[in-house]
Amino acid sequence: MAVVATSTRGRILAAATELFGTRGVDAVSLDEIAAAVGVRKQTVLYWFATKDELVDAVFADAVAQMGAVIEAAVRAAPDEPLARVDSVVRAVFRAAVRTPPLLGLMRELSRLPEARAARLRERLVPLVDRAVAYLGAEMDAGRVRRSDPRLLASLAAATVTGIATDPEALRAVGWHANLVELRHLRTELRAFLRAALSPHA
Amino acid sequence: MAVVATSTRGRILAAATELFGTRGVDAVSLDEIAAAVGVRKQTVLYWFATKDELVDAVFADAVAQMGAVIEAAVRAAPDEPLARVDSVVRAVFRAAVRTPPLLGLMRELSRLPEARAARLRERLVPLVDRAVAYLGAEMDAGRVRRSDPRLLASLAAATVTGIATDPEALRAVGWHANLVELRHLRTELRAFLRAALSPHA
DNA sequence: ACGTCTCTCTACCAACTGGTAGAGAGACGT
DNA sequence: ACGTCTCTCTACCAGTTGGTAGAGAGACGT
Repeated sequence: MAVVATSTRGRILAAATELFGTRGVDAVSLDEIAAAVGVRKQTVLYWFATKDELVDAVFADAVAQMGAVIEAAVRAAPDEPLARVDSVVRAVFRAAVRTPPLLGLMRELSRLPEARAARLRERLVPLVDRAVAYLGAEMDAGRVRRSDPRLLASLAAATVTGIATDPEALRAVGWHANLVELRHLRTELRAFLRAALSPHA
Repeated sequence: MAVVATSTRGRILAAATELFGTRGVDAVSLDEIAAAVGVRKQTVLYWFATKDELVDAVFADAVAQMGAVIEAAVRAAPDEPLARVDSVVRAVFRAAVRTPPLLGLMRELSRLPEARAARLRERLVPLVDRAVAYLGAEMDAGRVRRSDPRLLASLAAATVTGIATDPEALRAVGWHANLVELRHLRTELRAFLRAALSPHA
């Protein structure tokens, strides 16, 4: 369900993803999206009857993308918790570099009316449940630091999305986005999560 | 410079803090803020000549509050890195419980026009610099896991603001806000950071 | 040559946005 | 009793918002 950027519909979705993710849903107008695509607002409304419909499509697409990325990363990694975390972090990073506003969008979820957010969240629930169950089992096996697996999963996720979506935190320490710094950040993030999850504390 | 919620001005600031923090600056209108306070929009504009002026005041207040909270927490803690982190986490938690949108506001910083964000950031720069220098020194002393102190500070901060401002991450694992769960979350967060910072990985 | 379908356009609209102008009500010192 | 200052109000404005109505241009099967 990835965005096909050649069709008008696909280009609208891509532009909306970008703008919603970086500036917030409410702050972006249909006119602005249309201008970014190079069409009139009414063309946007031809493809998506209302703004809400566009918002839903953008989020559904983003959630599906994130879900697929994480699922693939888990499947590709060996059955060892720290390696899996590494694999997921790599994959999420790759996705975030390819589509920078993706993680920002994930965060915008919390500003959506609860009913719609819940519907979108459903898509991710199985992933989360599996991650929590996996962490719990690995704790029993002594391969992950003993703690509440639900909250451990949330904390790890918050660290990843937090660092990826909050440029202020990085700018405040003189960090600037470029390939070398990005690789450095990824290395540090993996070490951080490894340390936070390791059983020997 | 804490908000005095009895004066009209103070009540406007408090309402704007709440709304800006939870829904974003652009998405909240002056009418809405006025309605929340129980006055007309023109009363808001009497106290703050423009919306920008109100936004600046809200952010300046929030940044000052956060700065004061963190500074006090650091001074109160013994000179031992994990204890200091504990102390800061406690203090930030307490502030976030008292004024829930505070951390959300911190995140909104990144959506402000760069010039204004930079001006507000200045207030926090000395705090950040000191934290980074401190972490670096403690790494040399072997009391903190060796890594890039700038990024370690950012990752720890991202974890705290991430978990505090992204209710989705917590709701997805069945977490609900109440005093017991909150205390549990704080405990887990402190253990998480302890593990991530500890030298023995 | 014709109708049909897909797509984008121009021209509007009511509601809401941030902001201006200025009146009026009360408290207070003289 | 008077003016002055502080504060909130009603009335209004131009620009922008999401959305409607409907025309027209091109591709395509017949």
